[in-house]
Amino acid sequence: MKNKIFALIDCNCFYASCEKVFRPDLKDSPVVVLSNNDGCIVALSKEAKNLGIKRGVPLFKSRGIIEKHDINVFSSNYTLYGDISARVMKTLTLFSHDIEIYSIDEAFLNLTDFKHIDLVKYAQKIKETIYKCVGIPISVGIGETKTLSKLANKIGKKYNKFDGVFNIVNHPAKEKIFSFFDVSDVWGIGFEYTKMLHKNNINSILDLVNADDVWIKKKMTIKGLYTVWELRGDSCIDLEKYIPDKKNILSSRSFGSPVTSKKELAEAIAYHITLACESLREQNSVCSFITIFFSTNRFKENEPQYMNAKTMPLLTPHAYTPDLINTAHKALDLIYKSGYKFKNCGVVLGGILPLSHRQLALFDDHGIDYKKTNIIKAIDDINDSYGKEKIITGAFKYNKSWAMRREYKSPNYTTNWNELPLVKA
DNA sequence: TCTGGGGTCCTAGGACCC
DNA sequence: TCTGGGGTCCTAGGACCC
Repeated sequence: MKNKIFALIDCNCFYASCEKVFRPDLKDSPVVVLSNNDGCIVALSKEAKNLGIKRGVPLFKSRGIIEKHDINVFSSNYTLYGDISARVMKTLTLFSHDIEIYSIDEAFLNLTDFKHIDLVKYAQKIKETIYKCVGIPISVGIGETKTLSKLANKIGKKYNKFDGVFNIVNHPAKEKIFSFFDVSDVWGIGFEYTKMLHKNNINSILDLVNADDVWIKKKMTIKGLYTVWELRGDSCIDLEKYIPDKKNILSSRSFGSPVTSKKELAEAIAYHITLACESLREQNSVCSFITIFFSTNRFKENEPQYMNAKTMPLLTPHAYTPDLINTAHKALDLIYKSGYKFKNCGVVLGGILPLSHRQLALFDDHGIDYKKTNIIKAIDDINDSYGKEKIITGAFKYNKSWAMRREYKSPNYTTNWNELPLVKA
């Protein structure tokens, strides 16, 4: 399809920007945000980037530079980021109802209907509005396809003179731009494909655009071919306007400190089942099998290593937390070995289908167990209204010995009455 | 001492069926 | 005992994304 226009809106350094919204004192200060368990640096403000800090590096390796420059460190606060993200997305719908929320900090807008107005001005208006209403800086890239809008966004962000907005639609210097950027800058070309393309002397985006279709399909599957077509201006990847149901739901986490007993591991697994089940019921689905897994710390080469996983089928697909915990604990009995220091564990709910589609087992005379359905619905309602984990199963405790570290967490400014920001006038 | 978590899609190959 | 083609379903592995 030709003649479409897409915009990709991307929140700049999203997590770090969220931490700054209610901390005006940090406006021009370096900020970094850590992964779960305060492990790695996953987001940095531009001031932190300028100091040479890198994304993905473990916190302990950056300690020196953090202390030297007095950098502000935050544990990740997904409650806050999720709420601010929702505000950004809602504000974006003022500018086009044709929107795909692509991730927590990105959205595609279909701007085809706006092709006769000054798109750069329109994008600047979007940017100003989001900053004014939500306090988050964004960049906007505009292109004939989603892939091109991603590239345009990267360009707008990279060069200060564009002020975060770049339009590549019918750009007179498109070929020059393509020859300037590397294939790795393209959405959909990751580390492995970059290596492969470079080896075959395809280095710039221009080389890729001029590559042979049959060869691309053979080497990079149909998806790679779509990427190339999109770079040529032919839109193959459409907006996904509704959020599809998840096909797998995973909950896993590293432990705050090593776990050495089966009891603790069983508690942690019960906790993950609880989380995963909540999100399963949220989409009105049931699962047909569950997988549990755990492992020791692979970075500790001198300690004994053991990792294992076990999948258990369910006779009748369901989403009832206590029964799933029982099944998970049976799986644990089958593969647990003592004498190890475990570092993480998790569960996957698979074979997910809508509640309405579930097949009952041949001899399952109850079909739907209304008592269980009502109990779990009541628990969900209470937890929704009064806050997470107000009612939990006895299979894990409130004071989780294995819980993750979050030493530097900011308040939930926007979602908890007790943590509202204070303004002194 | 300290190294994230949560997803999707595509393809090849094997098992099985008619 | 050996032979053929066509199809589906499932799974593992590999790639990608944020």
